[in-house]
Amino acid sequence: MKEYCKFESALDILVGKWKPAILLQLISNGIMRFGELQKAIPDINKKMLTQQLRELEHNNIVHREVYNQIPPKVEYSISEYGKGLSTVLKALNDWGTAHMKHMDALYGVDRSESEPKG
Amino acid sequence: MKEYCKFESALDILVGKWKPAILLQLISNGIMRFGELQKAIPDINKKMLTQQLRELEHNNIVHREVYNQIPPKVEYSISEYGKGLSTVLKALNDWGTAHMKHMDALYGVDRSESEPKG
DNA sequence: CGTTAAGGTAACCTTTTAGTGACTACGTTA
DNA sequence: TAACGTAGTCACTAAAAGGTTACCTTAACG
Repeated sequence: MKEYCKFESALDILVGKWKPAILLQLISNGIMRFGELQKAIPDINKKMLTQQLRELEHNNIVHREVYNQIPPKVEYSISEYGKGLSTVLKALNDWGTAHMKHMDALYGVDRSESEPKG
Repeated sequence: MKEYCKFESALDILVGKWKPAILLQLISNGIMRFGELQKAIPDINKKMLTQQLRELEHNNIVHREVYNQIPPKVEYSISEYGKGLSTVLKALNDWGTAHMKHMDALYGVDRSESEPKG
């Protein structure tokens, strides 16, 4: 039963308020510029976008391509290595979809209001 | 490519500093009392243990069985529904294990020191 | 000479999470 | 009568995560 002992390290690279949104954008759209990501994720600000992208880059999930020109141009995309996440994301997504239904059945449609936090 | 859009909701129920540890204990050991969990996870405190267990219970992942006796006895276990998480946890674990090796290869063994955060 | 463009960074502030220590209930044992 | 044991809660503090605003760079455009 000790076969799950490393799942925390996978979780680590996925947590962060905006990482799911960023990954979704890059998976859906392929190569995107900084500004495009910013427009696609309306409530994010530059600092957070930069920060989350840097973390994903550090984990080798996204690739950052800098064009040395003025004004600057920087492109982001899912790296080859990062594409290996798709299995995990799929598993999470499938379970998550089912779980939302399960929660609806238990508590009714308004899930977010009934969660105990803090 | 929109097949990943719900993975965030799965992530939500897994995040929390102590949830991986708690799930691991309950998966490995089956039924456990509050005090046993506390001993098994040395650095957790009662408040956090209670809180994280309550969240897992709310999401129907763990079952809480109260015995009406003095001193109190409360047992926790993974619910039948919660066992459905195993596929996800396995996927996360497998990827996480590989990712740790990948990071070692990129940055050397001392991963934790080289992560950019904040 | 002033403005715009893109992709940031630095200093600072707010909100959310996590952690601490004291306290409670109540039947049993010493 | 006092202390023990279990499973908590409460009020409070500390730390981490997230957010805001101002500012930087440098070429080109008017």
